[in-house]
Amino acid sequence: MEREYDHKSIEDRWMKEWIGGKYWAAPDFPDPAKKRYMLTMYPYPSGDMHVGHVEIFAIHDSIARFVRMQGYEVLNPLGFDAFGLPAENAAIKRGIQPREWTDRNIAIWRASAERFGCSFDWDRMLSTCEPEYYRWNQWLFLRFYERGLAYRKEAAAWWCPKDKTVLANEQVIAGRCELCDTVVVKRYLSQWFFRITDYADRLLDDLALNTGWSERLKTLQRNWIGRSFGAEVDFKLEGIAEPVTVFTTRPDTLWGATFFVLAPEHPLAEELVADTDKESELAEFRKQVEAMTEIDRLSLEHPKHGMFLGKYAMNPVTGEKMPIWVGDYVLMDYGTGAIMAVPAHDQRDLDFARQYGLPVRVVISPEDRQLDPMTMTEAWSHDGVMVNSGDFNGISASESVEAVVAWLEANGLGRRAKNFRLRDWLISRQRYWGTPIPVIHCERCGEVLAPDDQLPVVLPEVVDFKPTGEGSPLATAHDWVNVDCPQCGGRARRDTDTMDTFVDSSWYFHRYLDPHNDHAPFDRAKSDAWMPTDQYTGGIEHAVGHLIYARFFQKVMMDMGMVRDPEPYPNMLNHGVVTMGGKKMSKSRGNIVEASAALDLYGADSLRLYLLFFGPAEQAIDWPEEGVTAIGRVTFPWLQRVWRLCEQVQEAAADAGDGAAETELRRHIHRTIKIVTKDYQGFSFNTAIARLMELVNHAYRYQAEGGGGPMVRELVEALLKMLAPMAPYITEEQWHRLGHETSIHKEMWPEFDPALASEQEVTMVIQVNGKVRDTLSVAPDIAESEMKELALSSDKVRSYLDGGEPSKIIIKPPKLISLVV
RNA sequence: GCGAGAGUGGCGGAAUUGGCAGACGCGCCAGCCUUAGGAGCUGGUGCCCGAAAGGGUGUGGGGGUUCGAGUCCCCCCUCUCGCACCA
Repeated sequence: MEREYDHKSIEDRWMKEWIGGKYWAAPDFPDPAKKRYMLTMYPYPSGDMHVGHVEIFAIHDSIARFVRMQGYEVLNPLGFDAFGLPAENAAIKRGIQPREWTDRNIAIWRASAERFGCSFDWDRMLSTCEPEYYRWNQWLFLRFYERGLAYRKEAAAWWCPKDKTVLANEQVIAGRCELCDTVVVKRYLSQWFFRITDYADRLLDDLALNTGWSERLKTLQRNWIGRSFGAEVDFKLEGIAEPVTVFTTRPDTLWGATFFVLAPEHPLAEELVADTDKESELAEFRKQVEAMTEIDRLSLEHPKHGMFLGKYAMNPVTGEKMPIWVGDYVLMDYGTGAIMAVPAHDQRDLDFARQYGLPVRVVISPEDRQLDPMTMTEAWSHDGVMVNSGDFNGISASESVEAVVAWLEANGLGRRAKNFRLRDWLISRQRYWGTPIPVIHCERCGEVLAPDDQLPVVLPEVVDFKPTGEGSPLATAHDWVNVDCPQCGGRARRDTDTMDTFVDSSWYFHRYLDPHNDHAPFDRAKSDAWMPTDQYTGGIEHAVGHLIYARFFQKVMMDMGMVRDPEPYPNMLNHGVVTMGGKKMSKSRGNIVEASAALDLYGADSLRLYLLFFGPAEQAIDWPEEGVTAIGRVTFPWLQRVWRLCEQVQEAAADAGDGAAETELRRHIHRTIKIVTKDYQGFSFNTAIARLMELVNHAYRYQAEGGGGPMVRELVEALLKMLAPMAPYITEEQWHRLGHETSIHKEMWPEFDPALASEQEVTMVIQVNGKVRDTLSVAPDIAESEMKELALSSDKVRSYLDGGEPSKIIIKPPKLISLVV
């Protein structure tokens, strides 16, 4: 019975069959040789799911289904990143509790993901706002604390005035809050940190283990970690007992250091001017610097400001006096907050020196000219010959770096050193909707850890959970805050900050492997059975946040013996974002296409194919601005063509015969299997679809030329299998309509016969002087001599030879022969 | 400034890695068909000259290597992303 393709009449039925039948359930202990852990970044269940959100599902699920059909045991879980500011802000706006908002959205998201045809194993679903999950955030925090990796310190931290909380470095983008785009300010607060800098070297060096990462992603992480090698040099400061250390990447320029600069907020600055007439001047200077926003300070045109402190340091190699300044171009939180200034060889130092009339001394001379320290305006930061540098004169600067460091070490003036841009991870937030930090502050004992057997420290219900800007909303839950000290039994208070939600996402991929464990975060054997992930898909925007944090957690857990592998995600696919009008889809901007509307109109298969056919998975998609109605035809038109082709062959017998036309079509099927398999392996869905379109075009042409049903049926069965990962519903429906009793998604991926897939005829191109002059159809195994004969006997070719003989003949069998005259 | 990536028809994008540039699709043009639909089918469609056959030209610009360059090398331009007063 023929009928028209209508997604509405088929999708719901198959969705229920797959989910009810637990088609995608994975075992705890797969065959190690056959396991494939396909992970996608778990979503943040904000209110609206738009086509940008489902694009990742289209890509990820197509990969997972393809791998499953290849006979692997696939684990494909999904959970929800449920804690965090956006949910809390949305709840405040609506006057409801964050939990209510979050639970509702999780239900909506799960339903949409199911409708979209995602093959997730829902038995492993997790939600990070459940005590059974965040309990283990707390447990891990305690273990980190015991290892010295969690600590509290008073420090300048980024503060978002709108969200009223501190943020990690990674959440500040160009001086603005990542979430609400408000300009952030610095605040001095006592905050919890994870000592990720202890792992900086391993995080950098182990990037080499992530062989399935793009160069782009690795570069982002390398830049963020920002390791530089150099030396620490000790300077004696007037009136300061201890030597002050600076970090430099250019110890070879030490002889040219003519002044010394401290960051404005450096404590030593205060000490140096204490009881002098500079004291109030420094206070005024600091006020001015603080008044500048971070945006002003980052601006390229920003002129340097400084102030002489009236004291001197001594250059340890020349013995000369160096005036000590504070300068706003020196950062407190990089290196030691103090620098030796070498104006002749560092542009920033030179700018500062020219502005304030400080001495310039050339110690590296370029090969081809003489630098004039009195007039130069461009610092010479390249290699050259050392001059004015005592025993090192005449040596190439780049070659002497090692020798200088050795000399400093031998004389007790300094040592080899390296420095990182990466800062420790600030994890405390002054907000409600997060994991409570399991620490108790006792008047007598100080910081006391919540005992393991008291976990989870359950997030209390707080009616008024709005952030105040003065500490955390949890402080208002008096019954919860006031506790007895676990150590001395005396009066104590719970820590009222909550954890950054990136703590939750740093280990969730292990929890999927043992989601209901109530005596540990997860069982080691279960983790070892599936880890490391075989494929991780997600956006590149997590390059320097989540993807560094999770690697850090993995390494700490490895050091604790909890996991086996040094890296959790050796293979990473960063899909492109979906934009509209060139801008990222967002509700506030009003440029979204809602997933539910698109699913209603197009159906899941069409939406999946539209998204996959747009272009390469890694590339951004710019959805047409007309929105959900942008695409003139609702159904992906080619799916109608596929449907009709299938309908025509339902009754056909399997015996296709082997006439010339049949053999030709069969060859095409096998060539297509070969290419499409490769396309899937390279996540090149757009070209895979193109190849399948060609196959369908061939089938129609074959029919138009009088070809019969049996051969088309053979083609259709292969076509449906190859299309099944990308368009699961229509292929399942037609598979059954062809008379099969079992699911197409449990079929094996089609194999190609190499003999059939190989070309029977190839086009031989004949070039004369590099230009194509004739083409001939020849056998793939044609001999060179025959190619030459054919080429020279071609009329077209001869007309270009002008009766002469080619002076040179290049033959690349079987495709090309090039004649030169 | 440092680092990474990209530049191909009106549009999205292909090109077994040095071998017929523009696959596949959108759009557009012409025709067919009809239970006039958000249809379907057939053909055409880089640009220039030509009625056509055919010829020329063509992958941001300029040079180079090569029988042959979208692909490799050098210089330049433009764009995107990341880091950025990081010592």
